[in-house]
This record gives sequence, C-alpha cells and structure tokens, in this order.
Amino acid sequence: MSDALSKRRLKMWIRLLGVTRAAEGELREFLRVQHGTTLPRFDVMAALYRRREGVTMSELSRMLLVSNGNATTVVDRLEADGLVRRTPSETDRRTVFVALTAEGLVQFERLAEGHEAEVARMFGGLSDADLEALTDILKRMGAA
Amino acid sequence: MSDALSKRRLKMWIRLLGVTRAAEGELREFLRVQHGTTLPRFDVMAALYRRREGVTMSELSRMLLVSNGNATTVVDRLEADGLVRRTPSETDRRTVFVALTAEGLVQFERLAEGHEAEVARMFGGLSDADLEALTDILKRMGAA
DNA sequence: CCCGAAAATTTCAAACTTGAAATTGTTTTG
DNA sequence: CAAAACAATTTCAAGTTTGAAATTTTCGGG
Repeated sequence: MSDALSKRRLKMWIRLLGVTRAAEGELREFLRVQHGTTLPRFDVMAALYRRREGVTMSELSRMLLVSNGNATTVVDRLEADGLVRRTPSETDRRTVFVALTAEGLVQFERLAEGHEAEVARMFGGLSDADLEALTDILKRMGAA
Repeated sequence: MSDALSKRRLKMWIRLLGVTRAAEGELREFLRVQHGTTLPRFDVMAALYRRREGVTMSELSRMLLVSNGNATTVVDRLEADGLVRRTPSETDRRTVFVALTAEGLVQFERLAEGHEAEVARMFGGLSDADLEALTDILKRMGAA
C-alpha cells in the first residue's frame, strides 16, 4: 500500500541518496586531484588505520559494507603499491591479516587531514544543533 | 586544522555513509531477488518515469549524478532489453532523447511499488518528527 | 578417526563507474 | 564566411563492485 507516510519516507530516501552521492563525488574529486588516489583505496586505508593491529579480509569487507571479492581486489592493488601488507595467521591457515605498512600509514595521515578538512567544508553549513539531531537520527536508522 | 567540531562532522559523515550504503545494499538485494534487476537500472528507469516526456542523455546523467559514459552504458542495456527508447532530436542533431517504452513503463510501475514498500520498511523506525527534521537538514545540506 | 558442514579467502564473469579522448554538430566571433 | 570555441554523446581503458563458484582449511558429530 502506498500511503502518504510511505511517500514521505521515499522522498526522504531520495534526498538522502542525493546528498550522499554529491558528497562522495566531491570527496572523490578531492582525492583524485589533490592526492592522485581514489575513494575505495581511501576507505580501505581508513579502516586499516582505525584498526592499526590489522584485520582479516572478512572483517574488512564487513567494515566497509562491500563484498569479499571487492576487498580482495582493492587490497591487491594497495599491496602492489606497498601501502598495505598481508600476513597469514599463525593459528588458522584460512585467514589473512591486512595492515598498513609504514609507508601506508604516512600516506594515510596526509590524506586524512585533507579529507577531514574537505568534509568540514562540505558540511560547514550545519549548526551544532543540526549535527546533534542528525547524528541522533542516523544512529537510530542504523540500529534498524 | 582539526578541531572538535570538524571531528564531529567527520563522524556524522561516516555514519551517514554507513546508513546509506546499508540501505542501498538492501535495495539492491530486493531488486535482484524479487525482480531480477539492479539498482542502476532502477535509477535510470525512475528518472525516466519522473520525466515521462523524455530527457537528454546529459540531463539524465545530471539527474543521477553519474558520468555521461555511465549513463550511456546503462541506457544501452535497457535499450537492448526493450525497456527504453532513444529518439534523436529534430532540432539539434547532437542530442538524443531517452524515454521509457510501454513495456518499460509497465515494468517500472511494478518495481516502484515494491521499492517504495521496501524503503518504508527500512525506515519504518522513524517518527513523523524525525522525518521532518531529517528532511529539513538534508535540504540545507543539499543547498550547499 | 572420518566426513560433511561451515568458514575464510580468492577467482571469475558480468555489470557498473569514472574521467579522458574522440566524434559529431552547433554557435560565436573575427 | 571561416575558424575557433563550445556542446552532446559515445568510446575507451582502467578501476570498482557484485554475487556465485572454487579452493583451502577448520570444526563438530558420529
């Protein structure tokens, strides 16, 4: 059934998607022009930065909400560039740990600074109260 | 500079991205399992449904926030499946109008019903007030 | 111990996406 | 008018992404 409330939810979703895609586009452009890299590479490096001790491939794809196959190919490329390292687990020969190399860490910290500034710039129009309200609502959306 | 406010903006953005990706994933799964189609195809058809009279390729890619080349390939496939039709402009031989075929329209209306229900289900936890607050904030984010 | 279920990762084909270059056509301007 | 600037679309190579299948390994119950 398509009542008024479900229509409002749909419009909100379309707006949400639009805002998110526009912001992703700006970040993509920023990473490309200023740093010669891409959003998926940044995302992987950010996940590995947050978990400095290393994560398994499965954890990584769960964190980023992408498929295992996707995580594999992006990590492959980062590894080929020396920014990331795979280490087989000692206790379970199925699992592999991925972590930033020293070079990857240095590069990520450079990227992250610009990235944060870019995000702050894009969302600079939001007041403190907006930010709080939005975060609260998003938390509840995520919990569902 | 990385002050507390910019950190909060960053966290909000990460949360926003997470919610959006999770929702996209659910919609993708819904479209695949229930209707054997994909999100980009749905997006194109939705844009053409909103502009029944047809749009140019450029308008289409602007509406969806994707590159021209991307719009071309998705439209190519939809056209090959008989869901979409290209019509050269009479007045400007560079431009092409794209529109849903009769079959495309019928199929889209079936898709859209399920899609709306899915969105309503995903965001069912949001109160009326949430919805209003969120929409308001998103409007201002988009205006930036 | 053995076997089937489950788990972690990779591989693979197909689709999607980007950004740049190429193509074709229109418009502006010297 | 001719040439340059501009515009709309497609083409192309490279990278991303998915979902399914294949591979390897672990684990649990008979």
